[in-house]
Amino acid sequence: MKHIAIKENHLYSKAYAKGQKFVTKNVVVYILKDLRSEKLMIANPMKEYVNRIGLTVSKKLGGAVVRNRVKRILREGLRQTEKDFNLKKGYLIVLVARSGATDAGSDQIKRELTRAFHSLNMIENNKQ
RNA sequence: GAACUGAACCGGACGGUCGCGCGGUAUCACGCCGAAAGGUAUUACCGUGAGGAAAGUCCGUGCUUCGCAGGGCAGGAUAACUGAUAACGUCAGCCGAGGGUGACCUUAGGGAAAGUGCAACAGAAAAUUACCGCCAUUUAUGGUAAGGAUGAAAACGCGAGGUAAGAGCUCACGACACGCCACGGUAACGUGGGGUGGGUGUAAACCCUAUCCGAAGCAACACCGUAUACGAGAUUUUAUUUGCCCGAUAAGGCUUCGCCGUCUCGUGGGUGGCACGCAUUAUUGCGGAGCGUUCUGGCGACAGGACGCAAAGAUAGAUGACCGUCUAUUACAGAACACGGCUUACAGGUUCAGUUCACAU
RNA sequence: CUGCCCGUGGCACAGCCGGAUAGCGCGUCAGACUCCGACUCUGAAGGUCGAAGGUUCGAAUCCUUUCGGGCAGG
Repeated sequence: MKHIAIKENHLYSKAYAKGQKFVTKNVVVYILKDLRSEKLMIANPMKEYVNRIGLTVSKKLGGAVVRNRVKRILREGLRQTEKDFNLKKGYLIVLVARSGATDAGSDQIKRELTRAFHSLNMIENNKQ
């Protein structure tokens, strides 16, 4: 399942301001109902609701290499999570890396994301 | 064996399971549409996919647009010599100066008699100096710079002659600077001989001399454009306009379960530049500061020839995750138009050449 | 991509066309005043001038490189 990236800055601001938040050791997860999701569904040839993903890794965490690595690990963790659980569709999901994420592995991120999505009531039903 | 010096190179590898960007293929079989050509989605397979510094953006080029008869001023950059190069502030060789026992290293290294400025404190005086001192006449002037003290720096060092006292004032030796001659070197320059001279330092102070420099930058620039690209819906019962109805508006054509066109809506500006280029008969040819191997010339930077390869091109931004083995997350670190350098950061490791010391022969 | 500016005690600043003790305010500490505190007065401590190298007799100041922070334009 490919992800559509959130490009607009105002959507990030909206997610920070109005979205539901869950904080773990390495990641902060923001969830917001996507108002555009119906239109995106219409535009999508597969005719499915899609979650839009935004990753935020600040310059404080390190140089370009470090930040790219953190983004990759966040994506990998999200991918692993989606493999095991069916997430609700039609949401904006913003993942913000915290300073510990530079040393974290994708397993740890996956566990934290799973916990976060459970708490935020994003899991529709268990696959297994 | 120890301590060093210089140069070059590597910058994790292999296997397994998932995953991403780009390019290609899908002939047979597989989704949808179509008579077909083909279109489109997904999937599969194949290929390929960050660095030695990709970084800093300190120089120099290509490329693009604008400007431009020619010349000058201003401004900026560079500074021994010879060469290399597309060019450079880079590189090579060499000279001078400085450092090291040595291998070797460092060096913005033109001009201070073109002019201006500055040289704190101390000191008499910091550039045509005179406080103490010495000498003469004489109690005020003149001569002088040997000796004294200060300072980063005080008018070349030392000896002799000379003198009222002294002084490169004169001479010998030496140091320095600038011409001349001989020899060596392409040259900077070096060695030797002989001549002349005595007015400190600072130009990374202003400045002078010589040489070079049009401006801006891929967010450049070119093309397409409000109906353009993609997607969805409608085109007979629909859509839009409106709170609702009436009404109004729309484009139909064809090979008619559809296609093209049109209308409405949605999301975004998009494509090239840009990943070798151009031409082309689709196989090659030509070109390009491209990469690798090798040969030739050169002390070297580098140049020339042959053969082979030419394969990152993203656009919220692709190279990763996990497991196993190898000492092993183990350093610094991510292309954003491209290239040549410089500078800076860097775990660990490899190779080559050389020096000094000690020991043995 | 391009251009520019700033790093000085704990904080905010001055000094920046060179000259020797790097200065001011707030803050800190000590003392005085007060029954105690505040205010006030007196005194003191506290500085690799972001880092390295160079020019110079001498560098916070000039030059080069570098690190960090900030601003502007397309």
